[in-house]
Amino acid sequence: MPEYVVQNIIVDDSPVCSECAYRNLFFKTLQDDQLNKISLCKNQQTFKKGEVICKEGSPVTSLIYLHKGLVKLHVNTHDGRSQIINIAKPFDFIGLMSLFANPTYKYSITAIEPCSVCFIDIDCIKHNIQTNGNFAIEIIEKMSKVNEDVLMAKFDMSKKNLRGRIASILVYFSDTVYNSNEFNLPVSRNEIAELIDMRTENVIRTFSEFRKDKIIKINGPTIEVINPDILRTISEKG
Amino acid sequence: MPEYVVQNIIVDDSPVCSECAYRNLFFKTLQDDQLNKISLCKNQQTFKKGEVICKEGSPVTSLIYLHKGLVKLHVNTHDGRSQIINIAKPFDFIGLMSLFANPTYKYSITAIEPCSVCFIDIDCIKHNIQTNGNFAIEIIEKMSKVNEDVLMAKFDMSKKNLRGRIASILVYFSDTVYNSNEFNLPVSRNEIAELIDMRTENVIRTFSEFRKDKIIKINGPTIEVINPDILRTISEKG
DNA sequence: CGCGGCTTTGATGTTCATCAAGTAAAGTGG
DNA sequence: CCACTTTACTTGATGAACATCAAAGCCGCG
Repeated sequence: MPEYVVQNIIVDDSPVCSECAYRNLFFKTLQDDQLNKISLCKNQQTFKKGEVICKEGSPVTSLIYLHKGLVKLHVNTHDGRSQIINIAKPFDFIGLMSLFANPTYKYSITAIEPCSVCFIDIDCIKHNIQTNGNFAIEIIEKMSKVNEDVLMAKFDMSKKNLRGRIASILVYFSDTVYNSNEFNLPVSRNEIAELIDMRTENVIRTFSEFRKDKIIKINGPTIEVINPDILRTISEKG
Repeated sequence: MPEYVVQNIIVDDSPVCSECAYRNLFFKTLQDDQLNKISLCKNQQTFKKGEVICKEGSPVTSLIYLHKGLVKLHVNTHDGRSQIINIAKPFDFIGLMSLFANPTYKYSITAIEPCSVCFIDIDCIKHNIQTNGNFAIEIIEKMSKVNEDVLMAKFDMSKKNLRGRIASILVYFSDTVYNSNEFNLPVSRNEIAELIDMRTENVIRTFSEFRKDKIIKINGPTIEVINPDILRTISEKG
């Protein structure tokens, strides 16, 4: 299985902030001494698949970012069901979306693969925003981007039919997350259903159709995309 | 017809920034002299119904906010159709959403009622963010809130059926926008369809059903909500 | 007056949800 | 390690909700 590749930077496990791959993407306006101060109020943890990283309704005390792994952002609906807002990979700034909007999280974050996560105290971040104008701009730009991406993804999804939605999820995993035509599906059929706003049975049916149409192969948890071009076409036209 | 009422502040037409109702909601961390500098790089304009305030794809040069009137944020789909992201009223910070995310607008903004709009040069705003930490925090919080509201609105809408969607739109106009059970519908049936992601015919059908069920009265462009309680129930349960 | 756009209603078709029932896989406790 | 339970997956049949197609009425405007 391939490693995560994000913008050609291989994600490492360095515990030192100043050497963290995030630095160049997010904290580049901070000097070493400022970064070291942030180091002091950060807290790095690992999570197993299925473990809850933060829970809907709990107080927002940290800027969370995903160092390594894969997570889902999800909300529970009134009728006991779950709805997945987004599946996020490293560098997706998972906690940024409602960091400053609310005192409590509007959604839960759960690991769907083993994760390494950094929590940085929110007051520490706020202090840096207030005292470092460039950092403020950087945060704002990142936040805007994250929000817009999520919104546009939802928008695009709502325009597609069942086949188009399934295809776009498969393209997402193969192109954006794993960068490979063969990968272990990290989510259940039911979770895919929650993500694309359809029912489990129809997710399965469409998988079977794609298999019969020789677009994908399914070997237990492994998906192999045989015909990426058709998949992309279905994803776009569907 | 009622005036716009937003958080009990009647929107006036004052051209002086320091007396603008927005000041207390948004620019309260700015001193008079800072605000006066902003005054110098602002530009207030009026738009008639149907006029385009900003166009998808054009460069983002200003923070746009709606002083008076009603606008729609919309995108054009590949197949020539239009999709409405949001209908915004004064104080909704219409241009904030993708202000810092992109060099060009991802959506168009069009007046659906006569509007008074303020454009503030983006470099001017950026300068204030960089030099005034509290202003930076204020902008960030506002942005988060706007984004979250739009996202949650879309989320809630996607869970409702046809009747629920129509009901929620009517509740939105009567409770949030016009604060009255009687109002002139500022959008066509087709525009409502674009907003709730259904077809024009079904919007009309549902309007007719609500009329037959004595929930609303329709007199030309005027809608009167006869039974607000049932409407709210349909909006929530649908 | 008549043209074009918006609205309305009815008939028909598609897509997807729901229900049902059965199989495979993965834990669980003796 | 094996019976037992549970959870995920799979397939088919049926129905409901909404889209699409068609046709006609209304209304403002040149």
